[in-house]
Amino acid sequence: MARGSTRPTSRDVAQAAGVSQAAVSLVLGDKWRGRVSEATAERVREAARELGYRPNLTARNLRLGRTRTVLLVVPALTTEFFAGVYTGAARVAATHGFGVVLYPSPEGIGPARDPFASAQAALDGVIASSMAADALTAIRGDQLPLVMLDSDPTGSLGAATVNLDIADGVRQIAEHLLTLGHRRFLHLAADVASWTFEVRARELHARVAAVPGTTLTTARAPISIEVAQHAAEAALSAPGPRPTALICDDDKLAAGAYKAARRLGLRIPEDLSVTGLDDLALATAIDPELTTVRLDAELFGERGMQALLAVLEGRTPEAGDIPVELVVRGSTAPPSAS
Amino acid sequence: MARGSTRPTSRDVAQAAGVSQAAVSLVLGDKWRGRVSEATAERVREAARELGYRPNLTARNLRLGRTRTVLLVVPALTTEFFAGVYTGAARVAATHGFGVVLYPSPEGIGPARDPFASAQAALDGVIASSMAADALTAIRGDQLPLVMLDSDPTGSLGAATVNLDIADGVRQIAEHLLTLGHRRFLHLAADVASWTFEVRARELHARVAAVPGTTLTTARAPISIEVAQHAAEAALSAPGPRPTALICDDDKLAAGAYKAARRLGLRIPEDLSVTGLDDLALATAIDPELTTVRLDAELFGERGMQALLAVLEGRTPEAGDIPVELVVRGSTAPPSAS
DNA sequence: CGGAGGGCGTTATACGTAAAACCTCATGCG
DNA sequence: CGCATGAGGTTTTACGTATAACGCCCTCCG
Repeated sequence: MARGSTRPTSRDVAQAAGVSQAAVSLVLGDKWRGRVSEATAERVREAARELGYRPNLTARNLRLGRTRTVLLVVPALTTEFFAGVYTGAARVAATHGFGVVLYPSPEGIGPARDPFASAQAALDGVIASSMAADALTAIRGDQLPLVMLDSDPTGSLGAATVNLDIADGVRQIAEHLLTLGHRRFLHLAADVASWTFEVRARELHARVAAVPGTTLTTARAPISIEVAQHAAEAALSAPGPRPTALICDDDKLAAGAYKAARRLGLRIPEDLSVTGLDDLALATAIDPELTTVRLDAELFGERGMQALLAVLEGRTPEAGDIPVELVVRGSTAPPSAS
Repeated sequence: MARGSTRPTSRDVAQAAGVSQAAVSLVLGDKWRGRVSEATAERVREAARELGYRPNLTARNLRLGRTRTVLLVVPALTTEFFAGVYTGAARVAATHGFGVVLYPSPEGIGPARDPFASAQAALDGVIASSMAADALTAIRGDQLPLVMLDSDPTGSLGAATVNLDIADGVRQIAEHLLTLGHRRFLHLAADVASWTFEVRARELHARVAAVPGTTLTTARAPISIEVAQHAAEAALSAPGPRPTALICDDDKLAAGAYKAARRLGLRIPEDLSVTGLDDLALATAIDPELTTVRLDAELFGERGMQALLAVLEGRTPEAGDIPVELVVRGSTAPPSAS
């Protein structure tokens, strides 16, 4: 920070205004009700303006023992979804004088390494999504207040959790497709070890199994359009009756499925209904537009930050999952009579 | 940071090891060549491990007068492109013991407000892209070392710049389409005040104007698939001969153009060739896959961080634009003989 | 045998801020 | 008059770290 001609400190301002450093701190900290005269206060403010004084945040943080900075650990920055989460969290943070630092896991979705080696700033708390246990223990060892996003609420970590109501979203998809008349399902699952994906599989199986005469097979792929395409292609050209509906864990997987269908000469939705989950920009960019479940990423981030603030203030975070919404578009239709 | 039972300090470690605080600092800072015996050093390390000691970064930063943290100001987090920039910058930063904090402009691509209100951490430097002058003056007032991404190198700011060779990319697109035989062009321009987009327009006009018998019209839209669709629809249904090639400033604009073409009953590439710029995941998710210019976002971020490190160390940043590459896919073809 | 060094630490200080504790006058009031 | 009160500050301290400056003892060499 100090560089070349070093930055002015509160002591420089004091000298310029002819007062003590303490007076400067009082005035600029707005804590001078009956302690400093209006005239002196104005002199101090003037001197500060003159010198272009900006308080040294590092010193302030050290003195106050807090940084008003929290860390948001996201699986990957590349995802539109977590960009929304960040936006929401940062908005709430800003209204409370907090800043948000991002720690994207370097290796795509997967275990994060050491968030603290990268985040040089000292932290007041952490909001983490899809993190591995090892990184978590580092955090718990630091006694840092922690809020987990989209994680098992019954997990042994004892951290507060904020979750989207993914189970309800999957329910709605299943209901939608069953009502359309589909009975043979293929589940294109994200090949990622995370609670949020476990929920999808569990809920889907429960819903489909409840209806007699249904079949449900599963294919797996990491969240990559390319790989998803190959996985879907293989699954769709397997022997036996072809599924009429393809339920994807994620919009990107659905985009891969589109390409697979095109290569196999299957029309969407006539030959194959496809659903996604997320409602990314991608969902309306592809043809036909994708039936998917809209997740309110920004609200998710807001709720995460609110929960963390609650923890920091010793309150109990608001409970309750965040509702999601089925968005029906052109990629789903009744199965053709074949 | 200190919370509940306050975190152990170097003094606690010293007491546990039976040495002075200075000794702890020396040992843990790896500066004890001939100052402390191996046995004592090991006692200190053992005590630190025992107590779970973690140095207070705020105090260290204050003492050292630097934070090893830099700010990356990006237009919006939502963009895959800047996620790549961040990844590259963070990678280089990490190898030099630096951390990177993100400041996404809250209002999408456009003037950033006050990066420092949000970034609570003190900073050693800034890498900024597409920033407005007001935010810049705040930075310059702070005397913070600054590197600008994709900005006019002749700008009056005197900051170091790192640029992609966008002009060359546009040249390659123009060459490609002209070689295919196109003569009537529509430029779907990003409605954003930024140097990088000015370059596109300038270079495109220069290239096309150099060939006799060509026409080039321009439509504008903000970088949004929806709005781009409407702008493209209007421009393509204007009276007069229809353009045979649509050159978009950005892949997202191209995605909007696809939807416009679909609504107008135009086939791509038979009736209309379309090009983008960025090579996002989107580019291969749409049908037909998009001919575009690949920008190496991660390399861009790496070079930006390297330039900032150079500035911090008093060296002169490496010069030279980053090369880009035309990727020809299915969205361009010779104009149909009509 | 004297003192010059090296090995092994310690003591002291500074970074810039916030705030507790203190100090000095007037003034008001019984 | 004597003392409490309050306005308007100042002095001091602490946050946790890194490091410059200093000390002490032992050994070795002239």
